[in-house]
Amino acid sequence: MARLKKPHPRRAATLADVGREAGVSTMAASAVINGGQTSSRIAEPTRRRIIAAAERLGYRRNAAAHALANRRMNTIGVVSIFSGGGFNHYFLEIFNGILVGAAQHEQNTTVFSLNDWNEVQSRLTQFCDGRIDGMILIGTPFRPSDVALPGHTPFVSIHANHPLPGVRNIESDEERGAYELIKHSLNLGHRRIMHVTGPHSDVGVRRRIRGYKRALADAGVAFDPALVLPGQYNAESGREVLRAWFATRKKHALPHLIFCGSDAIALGCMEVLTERGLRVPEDVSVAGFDDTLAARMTVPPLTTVRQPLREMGRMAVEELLARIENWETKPAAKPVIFPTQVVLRSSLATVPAPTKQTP
Amino acid sequence: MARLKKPHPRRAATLADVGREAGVSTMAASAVINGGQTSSRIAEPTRRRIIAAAERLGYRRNAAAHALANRRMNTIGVVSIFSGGGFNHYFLEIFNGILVGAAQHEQNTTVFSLNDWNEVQSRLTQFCDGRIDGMILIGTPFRPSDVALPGHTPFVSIHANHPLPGVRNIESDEERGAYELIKHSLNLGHRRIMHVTGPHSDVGVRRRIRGYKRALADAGVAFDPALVLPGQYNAESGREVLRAWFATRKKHALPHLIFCGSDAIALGCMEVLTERGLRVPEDVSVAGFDDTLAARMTVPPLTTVRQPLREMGRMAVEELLARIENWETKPAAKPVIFPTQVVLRSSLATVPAPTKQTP
DNA sequence: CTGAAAGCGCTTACAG
DNA sequence: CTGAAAGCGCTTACAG
Repeated sequence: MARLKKPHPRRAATLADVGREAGVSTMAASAVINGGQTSSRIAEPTRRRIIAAAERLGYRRNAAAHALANRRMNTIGVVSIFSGGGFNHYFLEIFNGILVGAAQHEQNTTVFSLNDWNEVQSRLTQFCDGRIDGMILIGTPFRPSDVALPGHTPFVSIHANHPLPGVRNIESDEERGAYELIKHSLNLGHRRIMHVTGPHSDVGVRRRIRGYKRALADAGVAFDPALVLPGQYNAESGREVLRAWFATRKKHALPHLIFCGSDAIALGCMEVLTERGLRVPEDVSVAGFDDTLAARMTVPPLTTVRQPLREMGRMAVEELLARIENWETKPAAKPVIFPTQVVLRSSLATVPAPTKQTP
Repeated sequence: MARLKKPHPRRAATLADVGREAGVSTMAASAVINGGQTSSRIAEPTRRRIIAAAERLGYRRNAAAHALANRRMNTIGVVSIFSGGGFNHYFLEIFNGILVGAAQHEQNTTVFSLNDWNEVQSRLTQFCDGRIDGMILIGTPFRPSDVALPGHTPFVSIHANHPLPGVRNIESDEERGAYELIKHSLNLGHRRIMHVTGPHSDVGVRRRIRGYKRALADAGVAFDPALVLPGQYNAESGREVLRAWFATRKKHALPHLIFCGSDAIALGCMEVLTERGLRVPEDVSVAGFDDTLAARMTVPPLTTVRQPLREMGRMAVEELLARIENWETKPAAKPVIFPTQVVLRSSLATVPAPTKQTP
């Protein structure tokens, strides 16, 4: 649709207008109104005249002009992917944190949505055209060799699958979270623990699997590869994967617990269990990962591993602003790793005594 | 934290750089690169030299400078409220639509979050400083007399509680939706239909109540004011309101159906029913309003009245761009009213034959 | 077909 | 303490 034509006849007041109205120069007005660091302070009466004039005219500093003069837009960009389904709760929690962090520093937030990570190279350079001061990348799957980040814009990433050179990555201790959850469920008597995961290309998925295996090993429970079911991170995938398992399970015993790689997957699994007349947690326990809104919306509410997504979003803003302010090509930074935490809700219960099904 | 200091030493290439590199003037470069409408077309060889130079330098048009010269940021603002809880699904659906619409027209979207609608006056004038070309207001509760919209920025509203002068409002036929839902449930045999609503100050709430009453009247069912329970739009409120009702219900019969003013309220109600050992829909049917993500996440999935929120978001963008382009103080426009639609899922079922409880 | 000039609105040195 | 000048990067008329 290309860009569009001319606008606004009724133009907003400018500093020149304010100066004229107050009978002073434009820069006197600038100094007073926008606190320019001209060491010379304007005399009190003049200052008051200027402020009054600005008020009368309803003056607002023009953001574009300010940005051009200062080389600073006071805006940060957020890039993520929004395929057909639109948002997911994972993104939303992070975005919420970003919005809060940005507001604290009086920064704006603009969202760039990609339909596909393949677009990232072309769109990214397009976005980095002075309209933002820095950019936060969420959940990038690509390798450093796949895309050249525009050199003149600072970046921060959250849950990047491959660390990008010179870009600080913000992650969470997923292995530990998985470990703690499985350990707890082993204490409750679970033994056959199924793990429905996201795509194995994802480093987070591999970390969770590591935690899961380690907890089993520590408890002396044999690892059964047939119980690890790969899929995608969303509810549809959870549904499909579990349905497929039931379709081919033959006489395999029900799992005691289905540990899901995301709350969304857990949701899908709960639906499948319900449609087969199985109760959660009486017949099968279910656990998720993330602790998004979804975890509090299921019936029963979902036990899950909390990633502090909002806090991670806020931290991303802090990191980014630090890079924007004292810009310099710092040596490749270490990732920031947030702790995870098991959140117990009623979808996970003690294994009932008379479990008489055998493998 | 105030605004922050100086940035980027490694500056991006400018048109002047491109011109120099190609051995032509800045405006020749401008004409070729950014398709300036200088009728004079540059000779083909020159044009190619310029394009090659731009490529070599990785030139990107500076957004701030472009905006300043053109008085157009190619950015639209979205204002809504994000109290502590963060997003709600209602907003998200709309926002999704806005993002899609904006992307189609190559416009950016920036989100301004308010903690409280009382801030709206001060923040609004702050936002309208040239960084956006127009603004979409979502769910404003205030009256036209409460806030003066900055005169030089076009506005569009979605679900404004009070129409704002000169601002086109986008709404949906809520009365009709409620009417159709109740009519359908009456056909299924429901008679005691409870209505847990949002705040009565909300025009949408009153419209739903109107539809509900009209459907009862058309079926010759007496309206019982004791069955209309006012609350807020969220799940917590749904929980509280229904708990309170159970606490004081004495020997009132269970309702056949609980018709909720939002999907979130319905969620809260389903939780309370579950905690009392009542099954949905076997013991009590439940219906929501909106058809957000939440409606597909409950177990069982929720029958609801669909408001086409994404489409409404897209329409808001179209309307706004129209106002931005051919700016003129049009006569107060009529609202755009989208149809609503009953979406049947399994939370609503036929009333069981042996309902032997009496009021 | 191409270039020199002036301006968008705000700032930052630099003179008075 | 205050003003005249020059520049941020891009555009739009207007001359050649």
